[in-house]
Amino acid sequence: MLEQFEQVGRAIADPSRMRILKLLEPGELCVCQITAVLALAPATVSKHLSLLRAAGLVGQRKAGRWVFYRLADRSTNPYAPAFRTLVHGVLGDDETIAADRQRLDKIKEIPVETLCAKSGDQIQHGARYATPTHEEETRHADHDLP
Amino acid sequence: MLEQFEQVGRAIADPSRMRILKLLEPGELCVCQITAVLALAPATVSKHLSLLRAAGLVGQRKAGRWVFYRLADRSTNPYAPAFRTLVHGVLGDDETIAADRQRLDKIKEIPVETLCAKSGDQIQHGARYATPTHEEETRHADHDLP
DNA sequence: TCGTCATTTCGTTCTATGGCGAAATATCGT
DNA sequence: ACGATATTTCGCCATAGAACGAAATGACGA
Repeated sequence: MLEQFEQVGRAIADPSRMRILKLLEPGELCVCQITAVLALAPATVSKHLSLLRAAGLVGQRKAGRWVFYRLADRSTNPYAPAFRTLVHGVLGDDETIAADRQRLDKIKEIPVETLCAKSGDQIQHGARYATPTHEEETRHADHDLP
Repeated sequence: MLEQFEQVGRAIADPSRMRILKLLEPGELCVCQITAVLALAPATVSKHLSLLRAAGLVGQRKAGRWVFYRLADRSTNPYAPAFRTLVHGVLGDDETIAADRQRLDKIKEIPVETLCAKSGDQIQHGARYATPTHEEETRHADHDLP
């Protein structure tokens, strides 16, 4: 149990991961969108996301080529809910978080297909990203690493 | 602000420090008592304690040769209270924590003067540790490292 | 004043972690 | 089937952190 607590604790004790969690509050995001906001390498973001997922803080939905992450509703880790509540109630007025949100608003105007390859230079208006074709909840039963 | 949050987050994201925090719930403890329960080197425990103090999670009271630590009531770090609440509500039934508490009960029977040098071999009964002579709240104004 | 002893600080070692680029994986469009 | 592309995995580097022993600090008692 201490280990599980520690796992969630370490998950939130990193600025990049906190930025991701706060970024996801309004709703799910594609990996490339998160990558664009944080301005980190895709590999780095992916690693953070899988860590957050292992800690039970976020969930995953695969839609074709893209993977959407969202704040977890339920999780295997018994301590995740308490941390999610704590995180939700905090840092609403942090400047980094605020700046991320503004950048996200800009990025949401770009359709997902356009976003990734161009690494977020251009901004188009009024566009909506495509509704994914086959939604499927990605389960991943237990996963404390070997 | 994100940094302050991270500071408290990292502080609790370590098993030794969580054990210390849970150990302090019934009341203040001398460093040597904590050391005896955790079975770690004094230097290690001291470092953990100063980290917890810097994060605003515990407070200090010097009584002669000894230093007593307790859960902080107020703190400079705005995120400490939320984390304290979270920590308090959790791990009450963890086996490590429970074992620590049992060991603590044994150790509390040893007067503080007897405890440290003997590294906790012997157990005496009915003893209370001495009431410290001059109580003084140890302030330590600001302390994000230089 | 001097030794003793609790605590802290310093320096070192080892492991864990964040970051990246490159290669692997999976999926879509043609 | 093939190429393009989003994501993940792998291998690597640099830094942070947990642990210890030894030395420094501070306080008590003789």
